[in-house]
Amino acid sequence: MAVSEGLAIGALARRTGLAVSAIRYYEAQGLISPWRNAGGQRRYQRADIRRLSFVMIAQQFGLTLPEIREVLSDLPGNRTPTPKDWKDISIRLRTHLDQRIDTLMRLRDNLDGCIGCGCLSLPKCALYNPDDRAKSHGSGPRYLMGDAPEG
Amino acid sequence: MAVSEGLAIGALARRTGLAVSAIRYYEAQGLISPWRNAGGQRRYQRADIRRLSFVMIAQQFGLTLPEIREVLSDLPGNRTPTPKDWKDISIRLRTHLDQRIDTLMRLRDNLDGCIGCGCLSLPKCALYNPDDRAKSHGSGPRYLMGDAPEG
DNA sequence: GTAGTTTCTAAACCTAACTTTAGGTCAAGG
DNA sequence: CCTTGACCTAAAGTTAGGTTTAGAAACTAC
Repeated sequence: MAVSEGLAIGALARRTGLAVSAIRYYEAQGLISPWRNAGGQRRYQRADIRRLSFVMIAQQFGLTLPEIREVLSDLPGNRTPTPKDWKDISIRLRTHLDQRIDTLMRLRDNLDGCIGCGCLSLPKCALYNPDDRAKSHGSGPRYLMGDAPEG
Repeated sequence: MAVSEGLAIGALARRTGLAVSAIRYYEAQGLISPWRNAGGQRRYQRADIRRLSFVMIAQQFGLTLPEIREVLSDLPGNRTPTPKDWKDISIRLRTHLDQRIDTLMRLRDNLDGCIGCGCLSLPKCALYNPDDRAKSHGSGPRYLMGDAPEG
């Protein structure tokens, strides 16, 4: 059997460490596009191993699946991505990561200020600035505001 | 009406910016414990404004509600927390934040190495080390592993 | 004392990122 | 041929962190 027959989903799962169900889910989310063999089963390219690896790495960095799809859309659609292609989108990924780190470091600086003043609940506290919020995972309270000083 | 009658849930919601439903949910999660008035309605202390503020700040830092409950459990149960009490647990919060920042910075360093080598899918790639994973929000694939080199 | 606003509980619903289940099909080996 | 394991789809279930809904009871103001 030639290489061109591709990988079955189970083989891809073993190569990436992902669950078969996760790979099908990623397909539903538009992150990967296998073709079908005569019997209707999914077949994948070897390059898809790398693609899914990228998905997993980007997830560690806190990107959502739609964000990852966005980043992946910069890969060439007409040919197998080269190392250079991967390098380019990895640099985009680094930008995301830098932003997350910056946000957390700014929060840390603010917290340090608040530890010093002991306020933790004043409107002027920088930690209450809604624009600073990390939006760590979509859900959570919708806005932040302080209370009046206790006196 | 004396101050000792406490705040109604709607008042606390306005003071913190949280939804009434969120405050009730936090109670169900053990983050706050109001008493009830004669009619069965929840009544809160003024100190609870600060408590909820702390919850919101800790959420920005990426702590889960169980983790926040853990941190809050260090507050004295028998009296209203003092500024010193808040300062102490804020320092604990800072530790959490430091760890998150460290993890992300290590990931960034690894990514830089990978951008250089262009691998992105080799077992030896540091990004595939399961121990490094950020566990950014509970769900997601359970383990990571690489594929064999393509040759 | 009654209208209007809050609050109450319980249960259902929501999103993200998956997994599990149910019932059926495909592929490989003997 | 027949069995066994991998694969298929669709739908329901799961966790976190909440929101929404429904119907009832409690405050508040006039």
